[in-house]
Amino acid sequence: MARKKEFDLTEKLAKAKDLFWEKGYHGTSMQDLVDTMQLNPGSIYGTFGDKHTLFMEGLKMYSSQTLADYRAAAARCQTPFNAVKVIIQKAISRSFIEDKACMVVRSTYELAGTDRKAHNLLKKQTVELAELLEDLLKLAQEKNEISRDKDPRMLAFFIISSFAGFWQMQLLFKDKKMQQQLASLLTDSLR
Amino acid sequence: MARKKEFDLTEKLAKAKDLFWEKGYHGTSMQDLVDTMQLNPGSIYGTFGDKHTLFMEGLKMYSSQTLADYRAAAARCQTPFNAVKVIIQKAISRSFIEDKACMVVRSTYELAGTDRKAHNLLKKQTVELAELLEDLLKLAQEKNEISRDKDPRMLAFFIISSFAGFWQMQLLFKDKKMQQQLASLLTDSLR
DNA sequence: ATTATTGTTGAACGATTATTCAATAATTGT
DNA sequence: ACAATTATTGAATAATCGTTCAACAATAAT
Repeated sequence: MARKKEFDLTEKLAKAKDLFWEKGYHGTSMQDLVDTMQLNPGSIYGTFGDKHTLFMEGLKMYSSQTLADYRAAAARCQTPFNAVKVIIQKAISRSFIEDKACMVVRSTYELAGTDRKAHNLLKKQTVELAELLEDLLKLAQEKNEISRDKDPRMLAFFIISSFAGFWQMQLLFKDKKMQQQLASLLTDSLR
Repeated sequence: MARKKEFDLTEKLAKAKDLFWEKGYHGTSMQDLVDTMQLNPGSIYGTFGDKHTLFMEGLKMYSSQTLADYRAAAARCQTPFNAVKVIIQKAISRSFIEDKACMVVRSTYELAGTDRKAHNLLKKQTVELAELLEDLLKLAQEKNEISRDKDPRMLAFFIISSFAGFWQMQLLFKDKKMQQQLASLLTDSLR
């Protein structure tokens, strides 16, 4: 016995996510959100809670979508090392398609030092991606695609930490050739 | 025929720089600056201009100090490749001493996409560090410390882009052992 | 049809934002 | 000593911040 919501909750959250992604947490105002979500303040607060809660939900949506994307790309590959290389390519191509750096890294640099809740979520998401890569690298070692004398867990973190640099270079130079050369330096270093 | 400034301009700018470094551009308010610089709004505007100008000056100070630091560390080294390794170590140790990620990368992620002036400065600073590393890597190749079949310019950018990842990991995990392992993966990949 | 419940609206809230400015103080050449 | 110039002070500005809320609208069980 109540009124129905007039909007698609997921669609509105996606809009908020994209805005936070583009402008950062401190860089987006409630008014910005009202404008781009096309929802009144009351509806936003009634549905998603305050700005910080909304941001966290947006970040969760981004993270799970991104991870699912990487997983899907990996699943289409013949060999585990190929899957790793495809994920690296995806990390680079994403930033050209969207013309934005990864929201997880962006938020880490903005909030990890001061926002405990954000810190925890960002850590969790980063570890999850690391585990995906670690599993693939382990398989690649078992199949002798890459050398066995490097710790796959550490290689996974090395790849992820390279991503942060690729996106930084993307923000500064937008140079496709450079990105490809950096990627090939990275993949070579995994062998 | 005029009144003297009652404060040390450089010292106050350093305080502003540290605050921006810690909280980011959007995360620090003019009131924050008034508090930590211990200067009235009028004095800040009269001396440094508006918030954005002050930020840019702070970023310049940070960049030149950092670069000078790297140069000095490199100068104390016996061989060019040793200098590269020392710079990598310095990049890591700095983040433990200061418990903050590099202000250049932080600002790149926060502002490079939206702030043209900041973008230009950040690009310039990044290129300057790349050139320092490139010179050292060229020398290292000439002295046969490292292989000659990799482009030293691209290796330089690969190192810098690795830094962004190291600092991201630092923000999330603060794990000295991990940082050392990542650093050794990086140095190995340069050979 | 009534009632209870929830959603929507948009104005209004107090707090904070970056910035300005009139009043006052200190300096230096004359 | 005086005049000219610049610095300091801190209150005041208008705009924007995140958030709340009272009025109204829609739904569904009774």
